[in-house]
Amino acid sequence: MEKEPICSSIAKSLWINSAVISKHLDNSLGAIHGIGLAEYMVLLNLMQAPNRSMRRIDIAEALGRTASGITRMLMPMEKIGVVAKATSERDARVSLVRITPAGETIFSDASTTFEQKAESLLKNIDGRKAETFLTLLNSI
Amino acid sequence: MEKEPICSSIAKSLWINSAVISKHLDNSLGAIHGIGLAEYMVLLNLMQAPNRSMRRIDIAEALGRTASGITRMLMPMEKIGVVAKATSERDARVSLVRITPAGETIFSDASTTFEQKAESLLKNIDGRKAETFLTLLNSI
DNA sequence: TATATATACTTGATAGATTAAGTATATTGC
DNA sequence: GCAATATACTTAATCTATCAAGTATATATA
Repeated sequence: MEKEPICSSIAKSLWINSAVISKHLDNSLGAIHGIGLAEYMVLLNLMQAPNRSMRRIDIAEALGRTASGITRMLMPMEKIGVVAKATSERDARVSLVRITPAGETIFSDASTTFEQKAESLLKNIDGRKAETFLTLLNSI
Repeated sequence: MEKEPICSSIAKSLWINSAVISKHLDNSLGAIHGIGLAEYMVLLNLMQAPNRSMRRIDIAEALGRTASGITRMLMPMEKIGVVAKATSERDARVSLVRITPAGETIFSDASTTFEQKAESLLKNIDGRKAETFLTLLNSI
């Protein structure tokens, strides 16, 4: 094995670290709050969106998924009442997704779990390094 | 939305960036070399292992997958001849996985694609930052 | 205005990964 | 040495995400 380019090393490390961390977060959120990591990310995006609602296609874009995947992911979320459908007045094609009050409660509780777990998983990164790390991540 | 803890921000950014980058790498490797990103990672681990062979359980550990997932992933890889089975002399339970000469060729070709694509995806991270970034990633 | 193209979403078929359960072999503790 | 437990792997059932194709609506072009 010759030494490899730094970008390759970064991509590989990013891949495995993200896989491990995501699995832990997904398991914790699932066990305690009954939603997966991807579902949590949907709620997070909705909470930050104007009117707490988004088009399905924009959720897909934000999560790096397909529109089809979002349709399927949202079905059970509607069923348990954390999100609800709404129509767009401007465009009859779009089916808006809105977070419900019940969804906001679950999101708030899940955020506590998420934060605790994230901190424990990233305990090797101290405060000063963390800032640098986040800046680098966001510059990708 | 109140401001959130830095570890949460890092976990989220890690999740979405890794998802997007992995999808690009997976698509490129698949289109050009007929193997996915996970398969490439298996070959990479085998290339770095003593005797270019590993136990299935150790591949699972290295990739953050289950033993079952590895069994299923390796089946088509054996079929196309990039890896082969071998037995352990010490432990009759284990089924060793060895990379074949054909697999080494594919790995070598795929590495070129991987490097080019990784560099293009991470072009916003310059050389100096890249070192810092990799160090931080590896310290997780 | 009519037609072609693009966009937003859904649905059926398919592939990949997991969990749970089962088999075979090793190791541990009386 | 033997029973109990642990480890390595496989297989069946299930779940989730994707692609491809289809529907409905909007926008662009001629």
